[in-house]
Amino acid sequence: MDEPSAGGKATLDRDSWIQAAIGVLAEEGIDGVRVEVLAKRCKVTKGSFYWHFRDRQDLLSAVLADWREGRIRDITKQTAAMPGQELDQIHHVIDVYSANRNRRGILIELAVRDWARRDAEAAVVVEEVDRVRLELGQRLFLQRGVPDREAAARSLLLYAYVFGQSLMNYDHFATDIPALKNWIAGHIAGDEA
Amino acid sequence: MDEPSAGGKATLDRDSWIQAAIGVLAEEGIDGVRVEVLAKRCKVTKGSFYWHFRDRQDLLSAVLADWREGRIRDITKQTAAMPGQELDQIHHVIDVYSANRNRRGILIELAVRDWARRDAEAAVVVEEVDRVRLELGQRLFLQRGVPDREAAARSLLLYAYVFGQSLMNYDHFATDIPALKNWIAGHIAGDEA
DNA sequence: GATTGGCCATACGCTACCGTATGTATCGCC
DNA sequence: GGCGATACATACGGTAGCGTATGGCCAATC
Repeated sequence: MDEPSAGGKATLDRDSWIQAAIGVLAEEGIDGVRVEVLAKRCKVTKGSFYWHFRDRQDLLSAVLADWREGRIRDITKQTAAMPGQELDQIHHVIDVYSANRNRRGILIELAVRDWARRDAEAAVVVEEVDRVRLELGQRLFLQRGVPDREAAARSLLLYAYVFGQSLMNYDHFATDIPALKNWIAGHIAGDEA
Repeated sequence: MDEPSAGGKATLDRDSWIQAAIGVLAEEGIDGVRVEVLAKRCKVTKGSFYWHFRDRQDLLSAVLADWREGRIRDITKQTAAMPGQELDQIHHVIDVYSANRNRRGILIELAVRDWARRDAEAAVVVEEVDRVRLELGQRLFLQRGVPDREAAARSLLLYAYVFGQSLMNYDHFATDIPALKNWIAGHIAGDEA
């Protein structure tokens, strides 16, 4: 077994480096993910890093793979609705992906998308995650009896809204922001229908 | 006069550097804006740069000021509607800020917002631009007779949607994307009302 | 036609990285 | 109790970038 053997300082494994990298990614963006910075953060030297990874790109690819799996698993879980509960589930998705809660997840999301604008490998991953999310979102609307095209449009609107919201700074715009968000969520979900 | 004296190779001025910086900002993000890179792009050495700017931060502040002015001037123009034409103007705003047209503007927008996530000075500028946009957008809805709170909500939804859309990769999601966007634009603008 | 100021080139020291080469401590194992 | 493998540490060369110091060119001015 290669367990930490309970009590001793566990030796770092690949995943420890990946998690550290994701932490820095959230705080500083992909350009901040430097191996010597990570080493300092992990309190080891980069000798350890180059034992676990071929080079920096090897780590970055692992980060991408980790992110993709997590995102797909998450959205699959968040969109699994009991029959008849689709509307609640839609509101739940909007809430979960909204900016205030899950600040860290949003920062990672934005950092990965920024990364994808200049890196083909990251772009592929983002594209796949987006596709899965949009399709699962659409399915929720379809299950409510919304026509196909409208369901697709509402799903696209939903994700564009939640991600766009996390880009903005609307604190000084209105007094009762939660009320605005409520109205918007209802408008996207189609409460009236 | 300090004009280029027509025909001779004009000497670089501050604004030339700022424009070059914005170009690199769009392509590579704020971390790509390095003075030696800009110098190479302008075909001079950094000796010139440090003549016009105190240091790198001096340039970055100038870039921010330039961006703020341009954005505020632009949104002021885009939201100036003839009485009775507010609905058309809203659709126009959605169209103008949409991802496909004005690719460069969108890339700059995203790069600045990414920058603002780690830089207080940039954050202030983004906040101000967002506030002006949201208020002018809200005004368009108000002029249509939409209630105050709903107007605010629709304005927030509008901008969150257009910026969020530019973050995503929905090419492989549906076949008739323009139709989806049309439905969404109508849903945000409130065509039915 | 010598001087001055605007504009840029060159050369330098410094730091933060990357990747590699190699040394070393600890452990399981027979 | 020596041996190999694991998981690091140390030391090195190389590049890219920042900021500074200083020198040179050219136009306008007196």
